[in-house]
Amino acid sequence: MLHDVKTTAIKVNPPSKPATQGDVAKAAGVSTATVSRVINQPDSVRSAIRQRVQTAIVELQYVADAAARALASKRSRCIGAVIPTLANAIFADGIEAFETQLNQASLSLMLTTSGYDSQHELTQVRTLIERGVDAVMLVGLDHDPLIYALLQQRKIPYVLTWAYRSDCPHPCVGFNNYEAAKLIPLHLTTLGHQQFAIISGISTGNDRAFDRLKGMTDALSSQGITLAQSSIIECNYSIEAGRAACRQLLRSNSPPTAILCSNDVLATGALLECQASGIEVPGHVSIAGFDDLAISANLTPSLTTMHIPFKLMGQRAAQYLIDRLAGATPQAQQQLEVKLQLRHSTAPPKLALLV
Amino acid sequence: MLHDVKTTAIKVNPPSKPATQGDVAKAAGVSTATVSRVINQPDSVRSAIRQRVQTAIVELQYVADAAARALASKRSRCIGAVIPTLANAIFADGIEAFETQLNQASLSLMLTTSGYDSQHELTQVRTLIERGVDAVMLVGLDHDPLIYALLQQRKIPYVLTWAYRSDCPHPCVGFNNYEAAKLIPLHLTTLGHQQFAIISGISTGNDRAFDRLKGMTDALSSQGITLAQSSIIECNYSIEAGRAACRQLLRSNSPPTAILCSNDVLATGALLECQASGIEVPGHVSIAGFDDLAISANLTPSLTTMHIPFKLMGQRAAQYLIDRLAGATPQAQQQLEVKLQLRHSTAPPKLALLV
DNA sequence: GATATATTTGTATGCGCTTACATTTGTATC
DNA sequence: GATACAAATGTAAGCGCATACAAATATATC
Repeated sequence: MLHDVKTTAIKVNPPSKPATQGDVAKAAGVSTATVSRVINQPDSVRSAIRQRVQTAIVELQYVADAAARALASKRSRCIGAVIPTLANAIFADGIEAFETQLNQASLSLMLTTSGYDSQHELTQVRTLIERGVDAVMLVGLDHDPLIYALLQQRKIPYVLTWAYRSDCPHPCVGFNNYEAAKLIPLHLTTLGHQQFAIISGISTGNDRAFDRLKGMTDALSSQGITLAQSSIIECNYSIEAGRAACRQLLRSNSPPTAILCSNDVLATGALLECQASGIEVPGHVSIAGFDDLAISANLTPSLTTMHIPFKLMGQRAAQYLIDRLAGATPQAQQQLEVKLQLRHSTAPPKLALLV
Repeated sequence: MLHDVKTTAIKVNPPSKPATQGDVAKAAGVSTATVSRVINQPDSVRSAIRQRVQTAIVELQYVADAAARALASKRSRCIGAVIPTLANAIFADGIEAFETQLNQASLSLMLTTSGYDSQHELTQVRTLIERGVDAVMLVGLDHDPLIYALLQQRKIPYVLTWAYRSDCPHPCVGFNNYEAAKLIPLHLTTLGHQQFAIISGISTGNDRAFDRLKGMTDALSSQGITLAQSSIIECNYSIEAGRAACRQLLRSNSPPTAILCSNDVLATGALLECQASGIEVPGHVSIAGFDDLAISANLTPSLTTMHIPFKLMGQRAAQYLIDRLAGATPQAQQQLEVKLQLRHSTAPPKLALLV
């Protein structure tokens, strides 16, 4: 029996209300349950009927109502993410890969920023939970305990990124900022440097910045090098701040022969400051960065820095959540490999200068 | 009458099911309608009862279910955005401002990327519509007609950004890429340049890139300058591509004295290429960019470029949608002011070279 | 203080979908 | 071609909330 043409014709073409599952069911001569199955578990419907339903879907331009789906199925198919800022390219790149990966699993990304403020981060997580996200991605290891409480209480899978510690009690995909940071001073002491300075991000409330800074100072300590308070500058992540910090360091009584930057934005700033003021790099001072941004290899001199696989990190983090939502139990702590990129901004110190 | 302690106590503290509106209603001794009002129109509830309900909400840690809200109210409180990529800082900055503005109106951002692919963009818009977003933000003026059809058919407000034309039939917040681009050649011809080259983004399917390129060539034409095919290079937006293009241009038989880049990423690449190969800027060749990225002012020489107020653009675009959703009819076409930033990468050509 | 009116609150329906369960239909076996 | 069983389909009950409408209560007017 064909469906009643008269009644359906009324609501088909005109831009009236969007078609519902019921409309499709009627048009295809089946029940709404079958329409639902065609959409969610097509294999469970015989192909003859499936075809019929699919035709009706196309003809009626049926689009499932996400809210109703979410309400009935308890799954929103949305993943929330809170990152500090999009202004830093490392987050932009990672989050783009994250989103792309989610897309392939038919999940959407709900993105928010915290501005490096842990209380604002808490607010954002609350918002995401209210929005009903199925899972959450956070940046870094340290978060307000309330965040973990909320997430666990509601059984919302989550993953931490941009950092990794083997003893991390939470799922995390990243690398060990502390260990990675230790490699950089090592490289420079090997080159013969003794006079160091560090330009770091604000370490308070930022475990990545903190770990990188500590890694650097610890590695120097192990070489018997202790930095004066004035040789460590913490500033926000901007080229201008990096420039200003570099300027200040080079003006000191005992200027460093090597400046370690905890981030390539700062390192770029430092390098550009040297360029602008005619200070040779690495002749006069060596500069090292961290992150390996797109620009780093293209500066003159090219920047020695720590390469981090941000895209891979985004992908892996997404995949972790996808697997969790699929009921699997993927590895909770995933460490990614980093690699020190030796380029031309670091070289042995000019001995002449030390005389 | 107090609520029945026995029955409610069971479901309060233990991490059982999250509390529903009904639980709150019971705990506060009111109906669910009143609870709903306390949340959505608090002023319509007398303060005594409102207090009681609010207390219950806190005690039960009640969080409204977004799906149910959306289903019942026909509003998801989510705004969708499709941008080409986050890899380009101009989008990252703009979208961050967009998100921040949405936040202030209790709206969330659902972010997707198109990779400069108009068909993928269509797919993403479809996805956003399926997700039930209340409004959509797109980048640029040219889109698959189907996108507009879908949006209009479902009466979903939308706004185009990063571009503006007075005769644009769609709501847009941006600037006139064509007119802005014309100003740059003008600046350089005024300086005395005659030999030009252009490094452009891929103009096919990208109205911003197209308009900028056309603006530049038209402005040159009006000065009686026509560029050879080989003096216009289209490439993707990366520093490497900018470098490669610059290298190619400078190797030609009649190298340009001025290179116009339709984007600061390309200009940065061009500038870095010159630095790397010892070509003086602006002594040997002038370079101009477009966008005024954070790095542009910090390069040596600092980059002459077109400043675009991306954050303002993101804010305005968000506000437009917020107003639309509030039932207002904000100005549909909003033009933002751009400003040519004269810096040190452009200067009169060395006459010696022309002899 | 009675009446008319404005304001607050409750009742009850349905938003559009998924899914447990009941029913029907198809397939295999003898 | 019965019978037993598996697979496909239908039935119907919510999911948790917002809201039209009805009912109750407060406020104003005289």
